[in-house]
Amino acid sequence: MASRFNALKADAHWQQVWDEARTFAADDHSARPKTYVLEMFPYPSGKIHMGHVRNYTMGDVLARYRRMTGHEVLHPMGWDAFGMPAENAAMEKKVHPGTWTRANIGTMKAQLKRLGFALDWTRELATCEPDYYGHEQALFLDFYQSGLVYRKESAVNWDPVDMTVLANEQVIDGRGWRSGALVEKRKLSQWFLKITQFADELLDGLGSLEHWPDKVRLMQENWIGKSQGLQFRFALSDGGSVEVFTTRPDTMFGASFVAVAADHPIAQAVAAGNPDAAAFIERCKQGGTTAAELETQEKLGFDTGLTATHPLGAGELPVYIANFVLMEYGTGAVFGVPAHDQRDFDFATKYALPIRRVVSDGDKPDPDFREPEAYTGPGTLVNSHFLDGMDVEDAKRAVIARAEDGGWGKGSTVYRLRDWGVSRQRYWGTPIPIIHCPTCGEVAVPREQLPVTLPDDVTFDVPGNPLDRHPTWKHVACPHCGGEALRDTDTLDTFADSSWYFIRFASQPKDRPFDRSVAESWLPVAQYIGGVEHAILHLLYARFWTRALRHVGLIDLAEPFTGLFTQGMVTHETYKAADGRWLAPDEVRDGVEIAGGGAVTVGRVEKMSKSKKNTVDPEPIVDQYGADAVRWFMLSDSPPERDLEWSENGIEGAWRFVQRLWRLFDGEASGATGSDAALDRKLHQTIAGVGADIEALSFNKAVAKLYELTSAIEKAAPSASRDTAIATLMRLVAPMVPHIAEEAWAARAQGGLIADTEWPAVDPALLVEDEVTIAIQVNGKLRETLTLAKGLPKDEVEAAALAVDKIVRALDGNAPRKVIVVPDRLVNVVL
RNA sequence: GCGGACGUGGCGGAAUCGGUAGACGCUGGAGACUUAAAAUCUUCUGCCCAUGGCGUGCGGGUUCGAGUCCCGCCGUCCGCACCA
Repeated sequence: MASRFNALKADAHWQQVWDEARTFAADDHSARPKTYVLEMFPYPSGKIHMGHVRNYTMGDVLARYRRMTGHEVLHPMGWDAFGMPAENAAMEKKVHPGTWTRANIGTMKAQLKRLGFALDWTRELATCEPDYYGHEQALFLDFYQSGLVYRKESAVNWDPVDMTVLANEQVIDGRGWRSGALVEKRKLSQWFLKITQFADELLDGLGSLEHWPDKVRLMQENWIGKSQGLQFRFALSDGGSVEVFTTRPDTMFGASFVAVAADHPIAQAVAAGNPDAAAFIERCKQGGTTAAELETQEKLGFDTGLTATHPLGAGELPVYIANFVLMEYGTGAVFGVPAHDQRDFDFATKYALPIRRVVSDGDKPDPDFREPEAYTGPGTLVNSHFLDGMDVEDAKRAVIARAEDGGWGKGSTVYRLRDWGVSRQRYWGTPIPIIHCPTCGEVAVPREQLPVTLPDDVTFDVPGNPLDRHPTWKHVACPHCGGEALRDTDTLDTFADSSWYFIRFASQPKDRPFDRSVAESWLPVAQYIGGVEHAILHLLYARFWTRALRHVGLIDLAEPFTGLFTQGMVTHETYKAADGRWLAPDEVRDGVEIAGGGAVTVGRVEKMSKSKKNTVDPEPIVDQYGADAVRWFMLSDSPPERDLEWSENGIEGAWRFVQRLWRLFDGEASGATGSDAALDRKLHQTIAGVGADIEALSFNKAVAKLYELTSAIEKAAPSASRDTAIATLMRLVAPMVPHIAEEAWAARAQGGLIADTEWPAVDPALLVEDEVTIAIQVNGKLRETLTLAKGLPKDEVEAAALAVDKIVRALDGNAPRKVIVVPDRLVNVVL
């Protein structure tokens, strides 16, 4: 008998067998029910990390399980291959972004293959290849031609050293994350996708996504940020007017000022004739936007000298330019009600403006406001003319009705969501297929000229956009007039690439982005698995893109992902030397630094990251323990939505279990006869339980049940039941540890691949126990347990309970006050 | 500040409907096998003043019975943030 499972040999063998048999290639024409399991595709940064391993293992277990339960499973893999790291590598290592990216893909693909994932590699795609991004350009033009794309001047974060636009996340304390240069606000002409056109749909659609985490739905809801209120006009003392938006029209009579944003046209107009105002506006722009700065920043205003006429005849209000009013939200102007808004309260306190209470919470009918802070709760209107006595909600409706009747305002809805700016002044992305002609204006690149490919001969030795400074690339003839014209030298935000890759996986014809009917046969994705860091942007953009495709008539699909699961991170202890250097796990042993023996401080358990050096590279681990042990560990212990702490003990334990399985699997079946009713029952309970747990993605629970079954089999005496249990266990563990399962299946000459077998059937008769353990309690406290036949009548159970020694003693000759009998569960004797 | 999640042994965690808290794994103890070690196997492992008592962050409540439901605190983590 071979004593050990040789993982290295078995892994390679079965991976090759699956590859050659195209076991996991999804068949578009299959008669089986189709299902689509997808993990978020990786960015090819260099090597795979433990987070990838955990993510893809979870998806793999589900995909393999669904195959075994009779589904035709689409489980593809590809590469989110455009993006900045490739350009940074180009600058630092003098290597072309494409060369760097494709090399990384090669490395990471080989690494993924070694983990034995049941992936359909025939559908592999990389977003940096023209046969992907060319179709994306076609979709962009479809959107453009149906009015979902527009061009607008917009303020961006401009890094003057790197000469590029930075995303908000790349601006740290007002400086560029790479260059450290002070970031400037610049106006640039940018392409926008009209995501706000779908704001309501995207919001309402969240309601249908029952298999998404509530947390993610809530985050998206807050991101979209729908607010309903009143938009109305104040007449100004200079003859103009100012439009404001409020969600609290009920507090109209509490208004004591009007404030506009620093970049509001009214503020600009005032500044033109008033240097003090201009200076104030300049000062507003300097303020930082980080949380801490906003927290401490004082509310500041500049009195324009203008006044606004209250539309309901409540006098004239001063008009300020204020630093806390945002141009980007609502109309860029507000009316201030200090008694019922904290910011307005702070502002009014500073500038000695009236604070008049118009909503009373009942306890304090006195309308003169003397609270130390604004009151924002519900209540009854006071000091408000025709609104007096109404509650807040009624008053809102009354004011909106009055405004609409009087023609000075209307009920209105405002969203926090902005249109999606997709222009990036970078090389390594999808070129925007538009040509700018001095005579014809913007012209779409004709379809037959797609793809617009990236030039290869680019340089990264100077900052700025290599496409823009390429000597010839941008110079083209205008498709309309044939005159000299220029290509748009911007590329699309890489979130565009990841907004439809799941459709291209389902169907990839050469001549168009996808075939509608094939795509619709696979989509929506039944289960999507990835990190919660994509809860908003990627998932919202993909939802939008899908709706936009439906809008232009390319697919009949509202939501791309029916089920979403956000898995936790892989974490590890951190270690620090006395001098503050971070140390890697393999530099530390027994609490001291191996090199030099210096003392080591064990820090918090944190997400694996290069900066804290607490990463564990999957590759040597797979070398040492084999793919199955790594997979098993990824599924064990921690619930999948929570963080998993990597530990040496954990992987060792997983490896021990794989070997334990092998001791059961290795060799011939015993050939013993006779049945073992208890083992049969345990087996069928495990089949049902593990199946349900996998469906629920509760892999840690499935693992626990498999441990229990394994122990039960080990302890059982030889019997036909035991032989059956062992053969069945092979199939039960197959989704999780597929290599040892194939090896064992082949050794027992079961025929075919275990990957192609069916999930074992459950015998429902064996799921019910014939005996139950009943808890005997006194006043709710456990005193004894009794094992009785299942389904025994109440009175018999009660009699048995009252005959128990401890109960007789507790009763001490008295009759119980009450006896509660829960059939097949417990008896509670109340004294 | 607003919104949300969570809090169970030495550790990760189970407990699906309000019904035996601590499944399963890790760590640790004892033992078997061995010249020895590794591996493996057996067994124990919430706490304490131990025929009993106490225990699911803290304080109350509902109930025959609460980790689970209700009220009030405390703590940790996450998201958003001058959003009118």
